[in-house]
Amino acid sequence: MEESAQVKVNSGAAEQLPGRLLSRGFFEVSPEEVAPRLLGKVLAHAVDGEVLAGRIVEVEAYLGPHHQPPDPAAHSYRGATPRNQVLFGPAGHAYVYSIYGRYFCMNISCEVEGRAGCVLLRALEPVAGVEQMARNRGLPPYGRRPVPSPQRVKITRWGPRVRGDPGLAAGAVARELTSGPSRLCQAMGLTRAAHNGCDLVDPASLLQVRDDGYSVGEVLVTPRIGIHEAIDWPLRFAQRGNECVSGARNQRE
DNA sequence: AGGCCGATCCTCT
DNA sequence: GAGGATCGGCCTA
Repeated sequence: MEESAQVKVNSGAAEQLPGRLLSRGFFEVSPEEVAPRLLGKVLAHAVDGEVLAGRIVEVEAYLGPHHQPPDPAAHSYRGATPRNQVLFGPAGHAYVYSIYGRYFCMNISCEVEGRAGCVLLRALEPVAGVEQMARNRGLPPYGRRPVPSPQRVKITRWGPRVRGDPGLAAGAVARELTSGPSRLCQAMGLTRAAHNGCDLVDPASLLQVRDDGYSVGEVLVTPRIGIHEAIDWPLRFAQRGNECVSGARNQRE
């Protein structure tokens, strides 16, 4: 076992989290099944006495090497390595890896222990801790970046807020906070060092996936983004029409 | 020991 | 729409 971040709740932070924790069994099946069911669930991170949370609106499934045919785009394709070993462990754990030297992406492990497979989180709709997310992303009014203005759509529709959450920071836009696999990690404050291996269905965990009863409407199914193998497999799932889904061009069927 | 490259993001044209 | 940043991990020799 290499590093396995087990950050535990030491305050009453977990009690503030919306909804209920998912069960391990939810994740102990094929990523193809888990991915669409994950839409609408809430990723919640208790950090520095505050809760950052976002509703999952876009995901991709990556299949384990036991699958026929095997998925050449998956990190688990060539078997377990120090980097990807979380994928071969028990379901419901965070697999956080670094990419391009500067970013992180977060997946959730699926299948029973011994079998790999995961769901990549590609976009969230901010639900709580939005001002801190803006700071984490270096966006106005906290950052210095001048505000250019490609199509900025203010989010007007919010999910349940955590008590005391001030809402979206003026100048920042929900899309820019969590619309993209690395953007959402940055906004949520997720890193490989701190969160790889974190158990997302442990009530004592600082990082959890929860169900607050929200149900997504129509689900958009498309090929996965940014890969070079198995480019036409329909394993990307998104909430149709949600402004926080990444890339306007990616909204097509 | 060295080379290659990525499940990305941002900026500029 | 294209290219650069930037580095850990994995593969080959």
